[in-house]
Amino acid sequence: EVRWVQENNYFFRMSSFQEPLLAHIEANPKFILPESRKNEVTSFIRQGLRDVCISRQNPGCGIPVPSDPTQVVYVWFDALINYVAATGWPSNPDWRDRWPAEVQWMGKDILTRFHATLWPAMLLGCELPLPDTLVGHAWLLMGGEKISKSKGNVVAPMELAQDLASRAGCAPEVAIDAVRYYMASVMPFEQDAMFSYEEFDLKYNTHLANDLGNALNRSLAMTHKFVNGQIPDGPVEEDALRAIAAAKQGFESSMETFRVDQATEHAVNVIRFLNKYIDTRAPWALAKKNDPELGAVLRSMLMCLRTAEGLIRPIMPRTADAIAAQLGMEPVLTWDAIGTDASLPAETTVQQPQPIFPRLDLKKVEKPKMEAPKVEAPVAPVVVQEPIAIEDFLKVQLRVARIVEAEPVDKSDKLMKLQVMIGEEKRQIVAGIRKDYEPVDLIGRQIVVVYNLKPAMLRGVESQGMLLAATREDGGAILLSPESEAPEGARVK
RNA sequence: CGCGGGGUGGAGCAGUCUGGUAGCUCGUCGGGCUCAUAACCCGGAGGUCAUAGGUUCAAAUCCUGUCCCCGCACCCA
Repeated sequence: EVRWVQENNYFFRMSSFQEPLLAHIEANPKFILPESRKNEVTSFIRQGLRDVCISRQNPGCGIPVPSDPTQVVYVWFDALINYVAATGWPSNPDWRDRWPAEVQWMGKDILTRFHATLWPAMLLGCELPLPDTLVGHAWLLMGGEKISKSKGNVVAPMELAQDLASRAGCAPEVAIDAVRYYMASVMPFEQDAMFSYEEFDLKYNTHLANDLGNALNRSLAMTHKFVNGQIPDGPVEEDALRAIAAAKQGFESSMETFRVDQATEHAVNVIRFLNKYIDTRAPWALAKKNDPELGAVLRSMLMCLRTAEGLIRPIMPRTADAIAAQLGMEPVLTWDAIGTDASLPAETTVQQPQPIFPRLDLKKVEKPKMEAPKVEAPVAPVVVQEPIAIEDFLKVQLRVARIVEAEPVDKSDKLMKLQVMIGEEKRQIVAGIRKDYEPVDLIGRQIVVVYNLKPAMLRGVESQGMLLAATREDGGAILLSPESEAPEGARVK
């Protein structure tokens, strides 16, 4: 039910910040990233910023406006203030140590209207400094669709991790790292990216088990086999030093431009290099002929692992710890120490290798995955409610109706407006079946509708009931119809 | 003309701003190695870069037209 209401509210004079905002964006190329988002924000502001209503008549919840308890603060206005209020501003002088933020990181959907316009305008209004950078990253889609709680196509990270832990047999905290690794490696920046269970498993197996885990394993095994588990002294080979420097440098510059995905790639590149290097230098062959280069090769290998440990730490902290532990040393915790000779003390005895990431047997799990079982998990508790009594069911009046008219609803790609006859009575029903049915498929057809449903406005069109349809796997609709022609308006039970 | 994003080997993507050998991960085929988690390394096959035209010595990249796909209720932040 839609009612027109009128109330007096407080407004924020956003219009007066239009030019200052544009000037700031112009003068600070890194203020809004990525580039495409910046363009979007700029054109949004150029269309003209309207003053924003920042309070509501007190509905009994919300934060009261300090000078006027009959009003509460508009939720977004309130939320944005938290960014700076959390620093202690304005009463605690320490706030200056914590503000402005170097970067504020959010999804692209809340950048334009809020973080890149209202928020900086509020700060300007208070004469507070603006954050250096606002990043509006792209989305991680699920099967090509935006992930949303209402659609239920949500992937719960902890469940994903627990599931992985049980299937792969890795430690729970390592499985959490695997989820973090996946997220970091696909972190969508400019373009939306897609999540899939297949890709998740694949990345786990190839990047983590085959590349990283196995590289650690074989390196430690060789150290034990050929030099009694003691890290050799001496220089790291030129190739390895180059690869290490390149990874470190690439990681750093990617992070500075907020490309977490690329930074992750650079971190993993040390391991890719390591696997090639091992193959090229063939330490087992050097060992066989007592080649004096063996020590340098092994040391180079271990240095690559030590470097990887340092680089992946922000992404996979527990895995980094596990690598350090197997190397028999304390974690590398500073950026400058990564890749240095000092970080890899010679004669340290490395541990016996223990697989961190046991391989998944992908063939076994292929089948259930195709059905995307986890999509339904979060939905299930909602659907499977307590059994209801027959009286409850009888409250719902289902009746047979005949569609007499059908037309798409303007400006909606999902909704179809139907005129139906329920016995003698004509009703209008709006249904989300436009993707699955054409008007010609519908007219004349008998369907089942909920007769006593409260009317609702959908896209500005009144719907006086609801039709019944089965839901396909892809979310599409399959209409329910009487198996044979039923009397007009017949009750359904 | 509502706004925005996209169409690159079988899959998913990078490259497009700053024209000049079309790159990566996976799959596939063949080979290598034996230190390792049936893993690792090398090589091959496979691409009209949606499409039509234009600019240019040169276009995936710049310009114009066309076709196709996706997102834009609420909740949450």
